[in-house]
Amino acid sequence: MMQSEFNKTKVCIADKHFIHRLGVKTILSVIGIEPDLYEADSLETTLSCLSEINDVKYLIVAQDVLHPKLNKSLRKIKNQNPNAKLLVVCDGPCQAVPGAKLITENDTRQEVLEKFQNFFFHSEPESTDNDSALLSERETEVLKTVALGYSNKETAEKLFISINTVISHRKNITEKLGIKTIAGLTVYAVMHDLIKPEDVKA
Amino acid sequence: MMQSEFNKTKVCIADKHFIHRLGVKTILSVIGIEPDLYEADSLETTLSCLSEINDVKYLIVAQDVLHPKLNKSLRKIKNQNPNAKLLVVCDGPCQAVPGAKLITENDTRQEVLEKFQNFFFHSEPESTDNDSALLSERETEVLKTVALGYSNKETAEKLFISINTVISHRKNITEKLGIKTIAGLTVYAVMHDLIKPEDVKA
DNA sequence: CCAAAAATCCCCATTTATAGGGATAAATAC
DNA sequence: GTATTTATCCCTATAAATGGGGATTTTTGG
Repeated sequence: MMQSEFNKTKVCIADKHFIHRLGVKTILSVIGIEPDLYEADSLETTLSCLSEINDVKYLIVAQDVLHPKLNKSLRKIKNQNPNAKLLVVCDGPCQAVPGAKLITENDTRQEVLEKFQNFFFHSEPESTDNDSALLSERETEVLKTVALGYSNKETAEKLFISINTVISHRKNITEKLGIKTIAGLTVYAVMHDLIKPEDVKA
Repeated sequence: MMQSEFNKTKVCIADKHFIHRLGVKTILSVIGIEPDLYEADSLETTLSCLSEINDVKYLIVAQDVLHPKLNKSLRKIKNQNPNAKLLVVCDGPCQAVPGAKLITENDTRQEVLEKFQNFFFHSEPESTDNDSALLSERETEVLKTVALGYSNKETAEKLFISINTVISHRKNITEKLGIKTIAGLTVYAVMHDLIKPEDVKA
């Protein structure tokens, strides 16, 4: 059968949850693919899997394996395996991932199967996006501190500058990023791996 | 075989994600159970499933289907089906659920299979544990709106209440959660799947 | 039915944040 | 070597958040 080409192909499934990996594996057998299968249950095992095993062509990864270092991790993975195809299975809050196909929790059985088939049997090049680091070093420091939940005053004390300076930096940050809410800055900082969510002040 | 007793038993799988339901179904067949199977992909369909179909004995539910009304929903389910057994499959940050077995993303294949077997073949009463100070429905709404980057005033307008009420709710939220910064509330809301990070106001 | 919890609203005072408008010294870029 | 960005600081005024004290009505549980 046509799918036999996949019988030597290396596929890695990265999901912390055994049940979820099992679901993916079942789908693979449903659409008639029996590849060399590798499983990873963390970002670390995923990366070591990719580095130890050559030519992993298909990577099916749960977003929570990547989160919160999503973008950085994807860059790593893309660097290590430039020709790997990426399928991201989102659970709950998800964001589009450059150069990857997305399956969300809202996809029906039909949609999921179609996306899996497309993933394996079609190969359109994905778009690469613009990753801009437009903040200055000091602005980044201020952003980080504010996103961690510190007030302007506290940020000033932490960075040994006047509160006026903090406010100035924040004006620039707001203008450059187009983000004016603290909630938005926090999400931005977490998503860009500037802060760890568990470090955010209560 | 011994499992044949389950061939008439009614089991409901509630998970938004088709892949996850598929994983659960595969496990059932692995441990040799072929029950009357019902699937639900939301809290609503779960509840209607339970009310329309009598004697659903086993309910396997993803935590995200319940959240954020977790405890309330569980109470509802327990009320409607007092003798139903509950297996909660957590994904990501999870909290203990009174009267239910828990499967977490850290469980290995072995542990998952054992827990499923225990779930179906043994019936110890579950321990009820400390009900961590959870937020009321309205408080959750306020938390979500604030975490999305809306000011108290905007939140009041969105929820059709006075700003004083918003402030009152926020006081309760701060007290219950021990989180006083907007950054912290945002992280909490994202981590508990109350909001999607991409929805946070810039 | 009664007690507790939840949801709604109000006042006051203080602290922070935001939105304008600026300025100056030092480093970077072209 | 001049132009630009960066980092620092200041002022004013308004808007918003916080912390403290309340109150009332409705819902919910036992």
